Amino acid sequence: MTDIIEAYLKKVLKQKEQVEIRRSEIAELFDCVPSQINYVINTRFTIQKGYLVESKRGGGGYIRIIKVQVLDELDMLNTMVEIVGNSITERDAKSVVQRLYDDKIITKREAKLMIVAMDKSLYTGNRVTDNRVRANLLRSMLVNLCYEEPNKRKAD
Amino acid sequence: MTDIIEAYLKKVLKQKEQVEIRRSEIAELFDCVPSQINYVINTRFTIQKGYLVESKRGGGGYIRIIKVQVLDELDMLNTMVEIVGNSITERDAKSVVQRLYDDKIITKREAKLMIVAMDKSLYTGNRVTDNRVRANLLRSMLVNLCYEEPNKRKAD
DNA sequence: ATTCTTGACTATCTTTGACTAATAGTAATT
DNA sequence: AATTACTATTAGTCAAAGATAGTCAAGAAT
Repeated sequence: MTDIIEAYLKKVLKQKEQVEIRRSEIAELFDCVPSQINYVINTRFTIQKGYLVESKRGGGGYIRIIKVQVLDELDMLNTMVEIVGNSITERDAKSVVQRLYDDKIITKREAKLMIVAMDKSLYTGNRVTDNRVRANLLRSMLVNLCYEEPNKRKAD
Repeated sequence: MTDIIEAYLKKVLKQKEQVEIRRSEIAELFDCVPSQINYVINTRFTIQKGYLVESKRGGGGYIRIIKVQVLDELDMLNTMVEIVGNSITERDAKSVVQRLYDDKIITKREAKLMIVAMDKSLYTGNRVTDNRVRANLLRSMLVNLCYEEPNKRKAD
């Protein structure tokens, strides 16, 4: 169900760069409880994945999902560094890398190298420590990409 | 039983590049406990044998087995994985990466990504812990370089 | 000795619904 | 006209229950 709603919203977002819904309408359309919509938004339309969400309650309330626009490669990388901050979960870190790949800032091989490095099982086992170390790693790699020549490889 | 399940999955993989199952369904189909499926996967569909496994838990969960192409550099990379072992210093780690680059197994960008990730300053500050985490990271990255996924043909 | 089978326990993701919070509309009061 | 109080209409939060898959170690089979 989550996947279906996600796909629906993404489909709309492919054509318009933002989508505005009424929570109860979408819930009815897919025959689920309204809070399911919040779940989809909280797990699939995060800032790490490049989305902003605004909403208003009460009469005429709405939920608006906006696809974040970035200027260029450098802007994207800087934005990502901010999002990473000094602590990040495995899931969010992987979302960030995936987004770089989707936007063709890194190659598939680079993305895979970075993604495996985000895996929880590689670290100390202390959640707080691990999230900090992961953020350090990811930030360093992102900053490093800022100084590199862009890829001039064939598309993959 | 293990052999039967292995044969079943391989038969499917002969026609498709990947197979996606629901663990409980297959367990029921062959009348075994669900964890048997994990055993089959862990012993028969390893990365060394050319298979990549992805999974998701919870509602709508799945296990996906993907056939991958093992690259020529496999031996070289396996040797390096052994050299890394379960603990490695920053200096030795960087040498390993440098060697990969000299041997043209990785690009310059990839090398730099890996090198920055080996830096002592990113870790916990505890030498023993750091060397272990660094080894974990480097090993995972090396293993990751051993194979290549087939081109996906999936509309999204 | 090694490989396989089993199941108890754990981890993660999704679904649901009761309760809470915010906003707009409306009617009564000043 | 402005304010207040109440009601209706949304959306948000959170925790429990449900649905999967993963791990691990003991025991069985080879």
